[in-house]
Amino acid sequence: MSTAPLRNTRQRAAVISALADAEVFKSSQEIHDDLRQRGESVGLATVYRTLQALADSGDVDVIARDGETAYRQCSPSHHHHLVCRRCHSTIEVEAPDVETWANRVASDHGFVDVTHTVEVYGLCPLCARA
Amino acid sequence: MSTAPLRNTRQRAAVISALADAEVFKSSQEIHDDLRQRGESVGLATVYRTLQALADSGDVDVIARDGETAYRQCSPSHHHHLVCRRCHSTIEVEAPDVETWANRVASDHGFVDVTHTVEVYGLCPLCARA
DNA sequence: CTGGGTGCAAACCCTTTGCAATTCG
DNA sequence: CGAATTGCAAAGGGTTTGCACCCAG
Repeated sequence: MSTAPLRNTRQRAAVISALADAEVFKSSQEIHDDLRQRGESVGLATVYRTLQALADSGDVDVIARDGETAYRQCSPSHHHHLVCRRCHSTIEVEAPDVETWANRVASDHGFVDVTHTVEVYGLCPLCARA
Repeated sequence: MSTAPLRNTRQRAAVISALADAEVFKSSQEIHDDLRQRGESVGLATVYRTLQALADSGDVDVIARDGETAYRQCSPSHHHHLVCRRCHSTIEVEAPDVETWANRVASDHGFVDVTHTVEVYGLCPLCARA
């Protein structure tokens, strides 16, 4: 369990930068496209590998969107998301009660090593008008 | 928006039956395997199509498990799941507080047409001992 | 009869992986 | 220099689809 050795490559920096600019969750392929459009082209496989690594180290948030995995740079504290199902705009929300509820429910049934996923979907004010 | 016309075929009945017997969430492929083992073989594509249809009509619960979609016949009322991440055993749980929280959070931000997903994962008592 | 359902295989999509060439440190 | 990283293209896993055949209504 040694600290993973990570190199500073142009590609890694590019992916992190693209992620920093993104306001919404983006899939590996979307990041790949974004990079290509700004001329900072990076191999698709590398984008996948980099985003996975970032997610593993907990530096970015992950969300399962239909059949694909999307990533986003978020605040470091534990939180959940309110996502517009149309434009994908995202708002971070906290849910202290939900945390306690999840833990209680789990321990009530003898479950250990508990995690949970909570996502709220809806139409944001802008999209709701359309 | 007319009621979808559904025929009663051997295959459809077989899938529904397999699902009824399942105690845990099962993927299309798992259902397909189950059916083959009991001699009630059904084409894989048909299993996919049938499960999708059942999910669309709200007759079964859906869960996203890593890269695949799993289905389960559940109680008709709204509820969430406590799932063992090892053996996939599942317990239905209610979360009235979570429902209200989700709705409040959403309306606070002007979101409408709100839905939410809540899943709690952990190791069940049996798997925790291993 | 006749249109929806089925089965097979090919097609798809997202993701992972093998491996040689490249580059950070 | 040596090991980690990259890129490409091929492979993989899950799911969808085209299309000819079949069967419930």
